[in-house]
Amino acid sequence: MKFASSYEPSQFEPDIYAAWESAGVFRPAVPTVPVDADANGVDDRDEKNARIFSIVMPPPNANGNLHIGHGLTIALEDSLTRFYRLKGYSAWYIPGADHAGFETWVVYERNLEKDGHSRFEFDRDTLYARVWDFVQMQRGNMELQIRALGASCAWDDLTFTLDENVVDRVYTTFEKMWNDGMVYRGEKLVNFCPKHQTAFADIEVEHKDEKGTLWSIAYPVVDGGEIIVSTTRPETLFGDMAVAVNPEDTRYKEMVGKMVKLPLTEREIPIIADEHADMEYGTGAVKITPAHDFDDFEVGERHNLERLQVISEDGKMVNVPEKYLDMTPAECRKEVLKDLEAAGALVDEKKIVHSVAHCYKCGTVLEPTLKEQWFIDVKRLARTAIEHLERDEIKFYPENKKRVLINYLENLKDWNISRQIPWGIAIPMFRKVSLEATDEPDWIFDRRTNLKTIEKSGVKYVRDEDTFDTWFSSSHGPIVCTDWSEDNPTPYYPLNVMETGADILFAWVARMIMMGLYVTGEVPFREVYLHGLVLDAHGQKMSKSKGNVLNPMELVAKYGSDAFRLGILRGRSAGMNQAFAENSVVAGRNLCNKLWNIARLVQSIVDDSAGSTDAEPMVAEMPSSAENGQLYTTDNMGEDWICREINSCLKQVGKNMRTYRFSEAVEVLQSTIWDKYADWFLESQKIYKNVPLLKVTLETLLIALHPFAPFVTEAIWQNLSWTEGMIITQQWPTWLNFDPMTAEQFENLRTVISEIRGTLQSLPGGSNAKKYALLYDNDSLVADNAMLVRILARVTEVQALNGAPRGLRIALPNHELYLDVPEKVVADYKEALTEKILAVGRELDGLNARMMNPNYVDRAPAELVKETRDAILEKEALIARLRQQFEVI
RNA sequence: GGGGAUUUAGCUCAGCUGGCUAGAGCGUACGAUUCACAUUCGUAAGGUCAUAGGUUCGAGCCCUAUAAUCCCCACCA
Repeated sequence: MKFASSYEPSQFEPDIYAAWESAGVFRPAVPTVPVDADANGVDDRDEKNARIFSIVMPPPNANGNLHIGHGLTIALEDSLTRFYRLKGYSAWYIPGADHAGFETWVVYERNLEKDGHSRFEFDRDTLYARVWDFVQMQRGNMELQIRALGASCAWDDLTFTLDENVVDRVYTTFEKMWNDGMVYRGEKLVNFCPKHQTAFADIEVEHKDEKGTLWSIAYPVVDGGEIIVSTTRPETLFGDMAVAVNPEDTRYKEMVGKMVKLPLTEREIPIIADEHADMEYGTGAVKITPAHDFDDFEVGERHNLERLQVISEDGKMVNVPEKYLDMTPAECRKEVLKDLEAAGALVDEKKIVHSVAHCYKCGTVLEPTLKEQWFIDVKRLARTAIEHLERDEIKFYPENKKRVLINYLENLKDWNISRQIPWGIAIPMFRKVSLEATDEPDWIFDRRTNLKTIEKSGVKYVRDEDTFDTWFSSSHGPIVCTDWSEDNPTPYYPLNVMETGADILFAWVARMIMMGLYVTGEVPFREVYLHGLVLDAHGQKMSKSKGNVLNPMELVAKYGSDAFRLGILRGRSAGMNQAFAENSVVAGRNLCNKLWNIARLVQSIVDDSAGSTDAEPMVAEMPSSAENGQLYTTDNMGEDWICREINSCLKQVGKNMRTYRFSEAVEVLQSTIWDKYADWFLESQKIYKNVPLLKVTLETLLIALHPFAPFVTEAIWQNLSWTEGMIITQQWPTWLNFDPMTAEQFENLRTVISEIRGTLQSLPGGSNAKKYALLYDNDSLVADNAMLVRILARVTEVQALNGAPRGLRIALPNHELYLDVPEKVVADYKEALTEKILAVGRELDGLNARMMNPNYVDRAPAELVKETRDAILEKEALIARLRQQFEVI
């Protein structure tokens, strides 16, 4: 016996994955080389019209471990890939690894600090080299975890986001943008993390509500009086360039245009009218510090105010009176408040809650800082993207995310792509340093970022030290992963589908669409499937601090990869944040074990039949394959029925996969395999053995489940005596032939058996119930299947009723069936019988009420009305018979 | 302030084009042990589909309003 009595995933999974990988089955059937590799104008590929399925793995952080979200991503993407591969598509699942600029940098810098070092001890190139080594060391780990999850991705084509072709492509795009005038260098206020010494894009900022204080400070007006301003940041007052009031504000109308004296200094600044000042808030007058506040920056632009920086990048006070120089902003605040109070200028303070921008990695409060950075003018990109989205060129799952995305694109502001960290793709821009070359532009584009300084036409240039925002390069994902190029496009671009987390719709999906359109003129993918967050069992976000984090690798080790995949797909739908608990993985594990034992039983029947008859070797030689129409005949009604149910299952799985309803695909497979195949068909096959059909149906179910549970299905496939090759490369099953009338009869038989079981169970002394016989009168269905009924319903005998009805009548319409129980038991059953009669009566009333409504009869479809009418007749007959029995008792 | 969701069994969720008695997994109760599987088998209980109106022969589904919960963006001197 090759099959152990339970399935042990760990005995099979590593070997199976290794076998797949070495057989090269993850590579797409149609070569991914360019359409015309030898450039002779002829399509080189064999199967031009082959159906293509391409999908890119959102590249996990190369230095990290996979978390539960990666587990979900891979379960979703790999089941799609395997499904389309089985369907005969040339399926290309392209893996990736992300250099994860800032994320990785933070980890690396933390390690440096632990060892007592600082980034400032090294130059940028040294740092880059050190991080490179660090990442290479870590990377294998992440890739092993992806393998453990069963991802059937083409490892040879893995794209690391610092690979040469990626950098090349990013530079090409950047150059194009530079030439198109979409890139500009601007001094703007950026979100700056004083700890990490880098700026962020708006999207990377995390806003948190915090308690703070709102101080009211009196600014003396030069020709008498004072104006009270409110601020949460008194230390920035040295950078104030104006005091603003609302133009509609009658309280301050006369003061507009006058000058005030900035407290603690000798400087005078004007009172200006600007809508930014909210009449309802504080005193209605607000100090304007263009160099340290985003709104004030804009006010300053409208009124041509100077920008005076008073906090330096390294967090020291600058351009302030001697006394405050070099203080940290916090120290300075204390001092300023003390001095204002002494001067009698501190009028009021109150506690407020306001939202404060934090670094999403270290939690440090971000300092709005004036910096020269590279910006991308996104208006054109966003507008083009919106046009294509509105033309429905990309289908979204869930649908509503398209509207959300358009709404975001409509309000998108220019994108800061400069990062002041060494780990990343160097920005290919060089600044002129030869002062005498006045005619030359200040900045030039050049790809030679391996050099710090270059010379061009005798002019010296030095490289900008900054690196690109990671999203700038990762927005090229679909292009670089498929090796798309201008002169040799690939049929794998656009991707069939982009699957990723709903949380990076803006950061990544939006940018891929903009970039894809800008570079290729085509949307980068036809469909987008967005998954939500995986929450803990109570619907809470998983976090280290809460201690509710589930590690996918631990679950895989404990229950197997398939169990994890089945478990995490269950109960999940597009875009929703949904709970996940270990017990769903347990359910997945149980299904795997069930399938294993199903195979074990089928194999034992096959083995037995091979040993006992001469004709069997012929059966054993029959090829197992798609042309199964000729391989079997159906000899009893359960066989027609299971064919019908399996066909219906295949149909639903196909439909669910095309509409990304993974959970429902798994559900229908589970109920077909377990509730139908095992509980009814296999039970009936313990009596009637149809070996060719057993083989075909088992193969069909194995293939259909393979996308979701790749390991156990392959393990079984390898263990069965008659199957050949690998299941991963089989063809999706074709329809099974069956007789629909016979199949429906078996459905009736199931109803009969279930009702008998239910009646037996409700009898007093349930464990004794199996002592009774079943009597039938004029019931060919039961008569013809007497043996099956006896075994499945667990009655002692199934006999024709001779003479007058006796025993307990089974409450089924159109069947005259009795349990041969003693009078006493029938009497005990009286109460239950009353209940049954009442229940049927209620159903009948409902149906009658419907028929009494003339509008229903007139307007509802005729078919529906007929069904109702038939149901009434059935129920009436049933009630009559039950009443009759009641009378007898 | 702008945008997007959610509310169905004890829990987590399905329910697609409005149509028969609203489903699943887990949990619960009762029963079952040689003969593929106790990671099992059988049976059952459990629902005012958030609330109130409306449309319709018919509403969990469509429309209007209300309530609660959540997410994103912007703002918060």
